[in-house]
Amino acid sequence: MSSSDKGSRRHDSRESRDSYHMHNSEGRFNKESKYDDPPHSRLFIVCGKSITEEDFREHFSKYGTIEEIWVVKDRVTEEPKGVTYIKFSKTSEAALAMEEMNGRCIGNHPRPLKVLIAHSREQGSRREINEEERLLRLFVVVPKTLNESDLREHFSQFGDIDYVSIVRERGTRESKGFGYVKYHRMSHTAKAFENCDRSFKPVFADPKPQKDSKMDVFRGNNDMREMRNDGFGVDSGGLNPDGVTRLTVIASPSVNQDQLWRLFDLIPGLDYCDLRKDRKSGQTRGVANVVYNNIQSATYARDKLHGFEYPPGQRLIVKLDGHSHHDMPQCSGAPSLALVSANAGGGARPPPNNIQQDLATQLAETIAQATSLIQAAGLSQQGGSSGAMIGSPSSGGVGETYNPSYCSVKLPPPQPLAPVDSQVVERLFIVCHPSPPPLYALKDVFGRFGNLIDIYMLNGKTFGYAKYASKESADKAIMVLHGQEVLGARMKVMEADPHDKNDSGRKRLRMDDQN
DNA sequence: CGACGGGACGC
DNA sequence: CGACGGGACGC
Repeated sequence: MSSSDKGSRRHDSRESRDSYHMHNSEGRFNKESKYDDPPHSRLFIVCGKSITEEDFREHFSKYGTIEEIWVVKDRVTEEPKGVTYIKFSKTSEAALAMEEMNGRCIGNHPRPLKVLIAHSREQGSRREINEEERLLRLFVVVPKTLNESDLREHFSQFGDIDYVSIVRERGTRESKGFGYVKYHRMSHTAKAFENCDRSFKPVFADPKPQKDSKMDVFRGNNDMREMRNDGFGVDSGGLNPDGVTRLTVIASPSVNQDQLWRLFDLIPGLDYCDLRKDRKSGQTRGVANVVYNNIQSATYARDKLHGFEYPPGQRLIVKLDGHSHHDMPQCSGAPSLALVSANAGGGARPPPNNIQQDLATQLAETIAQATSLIQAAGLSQQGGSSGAMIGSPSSGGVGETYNPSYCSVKLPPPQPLAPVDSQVVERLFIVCHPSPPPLYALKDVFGRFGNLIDIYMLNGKTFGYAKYASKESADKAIMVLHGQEVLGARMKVMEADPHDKNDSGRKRLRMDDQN
């Protein structure tokens, strides 16, 4: 019975995985979690080849509930490879077993065991920087009123703390509402992970140095869809033949020039972005020429944006001009692109690293905003009688078209959002009846007065807040939008009362310890 | 009528 | 050094 009760280990997932944030496209992760649920509960053991499953069971079952022991054997010869996986039901059990058994010998087998927490199947044997710290440190959400001593006080019951930290605003030292707790031993971290007050929402912290923020924007943000590379050509791994700075982009016709310009302008060095509608084989689509003033930016744009769904379901095709064809305005085969080999000169200036985080943030915002426009256009046309599909040529000027089924009042064209770290000059209180429209629509509508920093609705409530970096923009939004409708929801829009930052939002901790 | 989210690290 | 199989819901 090497694989005991698999069925029962599908225990219920953590309490606060809010389904709100987890609709579709999680398929890939389920596969992994099947082997690593709860996280880091599987051991990877390097050992003498003669050790049997029963040897392992005898020496490891004292640390907890073993769900499976798998002694890896060669597929053809069936000879043991000296590697075993042991799946525990809890992270802390695996951690304790590792701490106790690593380096020990069992039975009369001479070779000491090497006992590690297994990597994900995806990661395999790849080395990871900061490996130890990853399993010793928790990321926790904390009430803003909580200080480091409070945090330490709660978490010290689970073991010896290396440090606790709360991340604070640089200037004001105000808590940002999250922090880290680090222990010296993984079993302590795991105990805290399992037993701390659930309002901390603990997770094992990511290692701090992120090698590449590249795709971060596409993960964890629900407005995004995952960027894939299948379908169109091969991933050329960042190569850029002949110093090409010009790209050809094929986009859904629902994307307009302004949206496309904003998207590609997030990468520094954009010289030119020209979109035209193109009819090929009965289909309309947008074809754009995009030129950067340096090779690195062009390559970077191709790597980032090729295959990206913008809007969701509409994949961009981004090619470096001249990559596969040269100087041919038309090519045989389907996508006959304007492939004008060009080199707009310019210095070899790579996108600086420090902009990458901003890039990620802005990219997410810009895409969300553009997506809202496109989806709104789509919804409005569904509502109408024309039967036209999203992206019919008539929707080219989405920005300025008065569209009563989207919003009951004529709106200014879309504006970029203000930087996330802008100073909040005015906050609006928004109430929607009977229920709030999708956030992307609100974001678009309230964004059109410029200088919108952020807008959110409270979960399950009919009200929310919009933060502006400019009083003029905020006041205009009130004047134009109060009493109007967005996608059938009537809105009240008024200045928000100042947020009382004191105890009102304080969360209670149940300081009960459960082991 | 209605009133306050999520969260990823400054040295 | 040392990284991934076999079997397969349960009404």
